Amino acid sequence: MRWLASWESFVRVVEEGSMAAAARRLDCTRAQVSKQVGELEQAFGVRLFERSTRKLVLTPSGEIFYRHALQALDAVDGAELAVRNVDEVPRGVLRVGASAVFGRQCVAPFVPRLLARYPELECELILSDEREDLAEARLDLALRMTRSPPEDAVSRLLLVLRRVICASPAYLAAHGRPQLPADLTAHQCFSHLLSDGGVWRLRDGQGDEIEVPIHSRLRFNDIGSTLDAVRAGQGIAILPTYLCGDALARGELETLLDVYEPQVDFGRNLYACYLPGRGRLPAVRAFLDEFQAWLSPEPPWERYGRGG
Amino acid sequence: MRWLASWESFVRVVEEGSMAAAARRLDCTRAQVSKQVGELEQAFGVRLFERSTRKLVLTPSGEIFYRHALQALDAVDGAELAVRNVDEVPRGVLRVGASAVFGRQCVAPFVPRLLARYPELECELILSDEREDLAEARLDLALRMTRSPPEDAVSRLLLVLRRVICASPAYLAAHGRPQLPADLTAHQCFSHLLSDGGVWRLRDGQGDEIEVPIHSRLRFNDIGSTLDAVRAGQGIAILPTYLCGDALARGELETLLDVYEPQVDFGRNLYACYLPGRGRLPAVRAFLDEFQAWLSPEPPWERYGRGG
DNA sequence: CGCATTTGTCAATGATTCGTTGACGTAATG
DNA sequence: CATTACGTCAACGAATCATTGACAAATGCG
Repeated sequence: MRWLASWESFVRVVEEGSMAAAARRLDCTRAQVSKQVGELEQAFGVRLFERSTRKLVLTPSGEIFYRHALQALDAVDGAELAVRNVDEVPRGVLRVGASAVFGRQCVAPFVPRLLARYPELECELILSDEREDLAEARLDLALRMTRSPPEDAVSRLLLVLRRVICASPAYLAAHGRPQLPADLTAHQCFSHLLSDGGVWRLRDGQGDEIEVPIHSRLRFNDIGSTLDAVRAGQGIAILPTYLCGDALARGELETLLDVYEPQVDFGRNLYACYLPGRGRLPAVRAFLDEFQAWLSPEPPWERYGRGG
Repeated sequence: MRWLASWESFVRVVEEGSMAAAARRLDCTRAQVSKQVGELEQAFGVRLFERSTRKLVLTPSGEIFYRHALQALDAVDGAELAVRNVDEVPRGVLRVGASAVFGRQCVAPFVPRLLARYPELECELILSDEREDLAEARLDLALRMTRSPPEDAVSRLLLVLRRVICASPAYLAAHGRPQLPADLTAHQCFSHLLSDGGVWRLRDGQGDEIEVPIHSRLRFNDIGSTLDAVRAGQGIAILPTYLCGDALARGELETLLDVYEPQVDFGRNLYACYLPGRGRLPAVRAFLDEFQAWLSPEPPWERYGRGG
């Protein structure tokens, strides 16, 4: 039995809804597909499809296998692509989208390294806080912080971002250091207009979430400005470490309430998103590989600024 | 051509260093392996091995394909395991080996969570600093910090461990805070009998490695004792964060020379090792999945103790 | 309800693929 | 220099695979 071909047949049956339709799509016979699926079931010792009705329904085992099979076939395809494209030098213009602050802070410093590595590559970095459509914006790749990456795109989790509560030493000296989340209510805490709606949600080490209503007389929709205000000693804020890591390292800022992990609506995940065909482009693959290498084992902004 | 079988042959050739050795290991003929690799090369249109010398050397394409092939084969194996074991509840006794300190500090606190999740599972945690043979010690799974996991076992990288240079605030107040690696020579630095031989190797942010001869009048082969001595203000040591993270969080210890990353002989990698058949056991898979989830996105001992 | 079409399965069979054998040339080793 | 090991190739038998045709059951349509 051609093992992987059987997996592909099985996956196709699930997608097409019947063996006959899958056979048509695969340009082979119903008998072949039926036999391949039957042999998979025999090999695994489980039923993949219910047989009590003509309407094909996956069994629980079938569902599990379907998901794993997709992943495995994707890995196989990726391997084939990688080896076939190894001699293709990334060239041309790569259009990368990112949010304004993250783009300026993290992607922009990275891109020169990429371009140094691939002399025939050019890059257009499109910074925007709007979730523009990848096709409409003609983006080859978008870096998104979100809980729900675009459904028409391939999304690859690159990194889990960290956020910390921080203030300047001067502010803390003048106003005292909050010891508990509730203490924050007595402090000037900057609100993110776009995300927290005046309530900070902090998760403690046990996974419990504490909500702290905060008030601030100064509110920003640009976290770069929030950073500036915090550094100026005007208050406390939740900031991503990619933004404030340097200031922390230099001692310009200090973190507080470290046991608590700030939660934000759009979550902690940084995704690389690209339209299905774009994954083949050497430039996209080079960007992803180099960017991930750059982020490993931890991002540059986390590599410094460590301490007790 | 049996596609995946060819991939497996190719991977085996890389691992064994020759087609003849791979054929022996695969219990087939040199001609089969040679043909399979040749057909891969034909299919991909690239050379995977250099042919100019009998000594097998991977081409750049071969290296890329090797890494992707491993991943793909692992995904395929994972799919097969997942579908075969879908109905199997982890039960029985799982014997896990780990080093003494890491086991007590990290694995022991984790195991109750695993057992709570799987009521029919029992666990024997075998702590030892000796690299006992998995078969002889009847271990289902061993957690190893090493550069060279056992060759007869499947080894899965779980985590990159961090080590920091630290001392108590009292020690630093009394003796001053080293600003450069060379300053360490004037300090009481605890040596690891088993690893550093009296020389600390520190890597700076540019990847350069600095060697610092240190001396200590007190030497340990047990890093738990080293921790105790450091906390008692007796000196400076390199300690893994899984051991000293709590003390750092409580302010009992402080890190220093944070820009430098300590290097140790056995490296930074934590592997889960198991004999080839054991990977199928539901208990082993449950342990690995739960342990990795527990470690994600970062281990508990790194989740605290953050700051500038 | 009856009929036509579609679907899924099975056995038989021819087509295709695969692994081995034996030979050969080359490299490495003692 | 002799021997052993290795990698490759062609030929061939063994093994596997896909199709065909038949059959029963389900579905859709008039």
